[in-house]
Amino acid sequence: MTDPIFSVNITVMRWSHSLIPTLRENPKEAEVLSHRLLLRGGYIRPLASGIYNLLPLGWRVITRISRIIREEMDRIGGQEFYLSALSPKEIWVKTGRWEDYGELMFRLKDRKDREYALSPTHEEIVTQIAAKVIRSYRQLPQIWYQIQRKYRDELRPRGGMVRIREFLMKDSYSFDIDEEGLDRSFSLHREAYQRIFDRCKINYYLVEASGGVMGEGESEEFLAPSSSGEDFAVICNCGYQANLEVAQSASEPKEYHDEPVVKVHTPEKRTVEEVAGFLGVEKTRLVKTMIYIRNGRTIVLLIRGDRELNEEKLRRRFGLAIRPASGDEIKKLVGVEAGFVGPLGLEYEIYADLELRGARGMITGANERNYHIRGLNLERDVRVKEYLDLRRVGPGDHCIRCGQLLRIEPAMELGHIFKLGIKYSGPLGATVIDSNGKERPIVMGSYGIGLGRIMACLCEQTADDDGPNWPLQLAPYEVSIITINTNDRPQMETSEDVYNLCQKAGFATIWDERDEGPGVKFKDHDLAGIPIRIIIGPEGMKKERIDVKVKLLNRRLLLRKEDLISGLVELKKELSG
RNA sequence: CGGGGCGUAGCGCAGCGGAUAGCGCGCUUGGUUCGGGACCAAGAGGCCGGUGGUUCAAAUCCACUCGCCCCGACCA
Repeated sequence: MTDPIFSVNITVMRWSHSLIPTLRENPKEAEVLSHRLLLRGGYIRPLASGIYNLLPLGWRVITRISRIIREEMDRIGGQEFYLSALSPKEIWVKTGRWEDYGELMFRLKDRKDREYALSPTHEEIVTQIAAKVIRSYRQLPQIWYQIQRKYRDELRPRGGMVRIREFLMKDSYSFDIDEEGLDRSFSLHREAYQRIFDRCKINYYLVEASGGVMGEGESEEFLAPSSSGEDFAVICNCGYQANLEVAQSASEPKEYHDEPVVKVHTPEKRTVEEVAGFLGVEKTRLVKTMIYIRNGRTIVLLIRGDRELNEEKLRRRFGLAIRPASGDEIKKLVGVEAGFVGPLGLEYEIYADLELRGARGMITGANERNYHIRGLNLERDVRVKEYLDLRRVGPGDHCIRCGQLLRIEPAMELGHIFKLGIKYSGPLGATVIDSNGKERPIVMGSYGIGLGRIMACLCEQTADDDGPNWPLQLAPYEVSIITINTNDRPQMETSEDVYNLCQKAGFATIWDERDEGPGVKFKDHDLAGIPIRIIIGPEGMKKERIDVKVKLLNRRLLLRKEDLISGLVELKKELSG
């Protein structure tokens, strides 16, 4: 490095030659905070709906997240794979997911008209590998992982990086000989994930969850509190934490006087709201009757008027195939339009929500147009096959364990760990010979983390008015140097000195030597969220000190040049703690 | 898929009772500045998303279409 002003030394990370296309104004398509900030800071750029390119700054953040994930996966014995994204139809047909995934799956054909999927996940693929290469229980357990792109043709991509169609995911798969082994692999992953999210300095809840299309086994989710998330975490002080999809709350039964059944005229009153209003009773006095169909069988569900049905719970109990009956089907099955349906006299299987056990003096549809009935006594009048937990937890509900008031918080799903059992190994023939010489299917688990969501979530959780404040471990650069006046030779020389010092000491450093006003540079550095900022300007020059600012610690240091590195090392320690 | 909104310069927007397309920021050049999005001067930059129609004349009116964003998508 000769002339500090005119030298072009490519080993110096200069802002002027970095691609950090910041935006002064908010792009109008971005409403969600993280979306706005990531766009404005030059981390990401959209290519199509739900498809983003990661620019250098974004990729650097993702790289740092991956590094942590790799370290923690390796620590529990994980082995990293690189798997193909394109996969043939056949393996998906074998597990039934060619159907189950439906429109969510990207499909394509090759020139010979053979069908393929752009893999939305990789259970089938790793299981197929396991089927071919694993023979004996002696080779188990195994933990395989990958950090790669997954493809899902989402109903509606939204919120910037929140729900996208091509996304980066760390997925791992465990293979064990039995359930105990799976339990072990599962808790290893739980611990690894806790370490990962802790190291990312992200706030999260570990909650009970539902497997959805992945499988019906036990599963837990890592939800980060976030206003732009699509989930809700149900939280109790006692430690009960669950995704709203599966959360339960204490029943709060209402007692009404038992009375004989009488028909009442309720002209054009269909909804709970209307009926309760018309009859001048609380909504809790009504019983909603819902007709569902599962593989051609009719199922009747009863739930109290003020409650809502939780369909996720239905699917868990009755399988993915259950669906609500259409308006026409209801008319055909019950003989009356929805709105006047009631359980009385229905010859179908009837299930009722737990809260309705023993309910008396209730009001429900009369199965006759414009009529409801009063005085319904569930035990006396209806043959309920089983009382089940069917309702969705709502505001004001109390903990099923301890009775305290539950909190319901919007949250974003960052990670999900599942026990799959033999759902995939069975159909794909992934078996091993056990110690008794018997062939048995491998017991599997699967564990995902969305890297883009970690970035988005962290961006939101740490952001102030000016931009994100990445934790040191994940920031695109650890140190940035701003030269206030680039036409001032001493400032430039000092800056270059300082840059070299930082670089030699191993700090990921970027030097902003653009001939711009100071405000522009400060704003851009705010958007880049670099934790340690060194400012070389007239103030510091006069005092012969290096000005170091750390927003995260709310601290400003004025260091002698010879003390700079030890000072930075100190800060780094503090920021990493 | 239903509903709503939006496509005009790189970004944010105006123009939409038809005629020559405009503003701010950014960009280029020169100069002055330099501790929180500076100032002066001179410039460059547009198939007004696409197609078709109405008209002497269309960014503007009509039809279709494509793209993007938001809300919803069974809760009786």
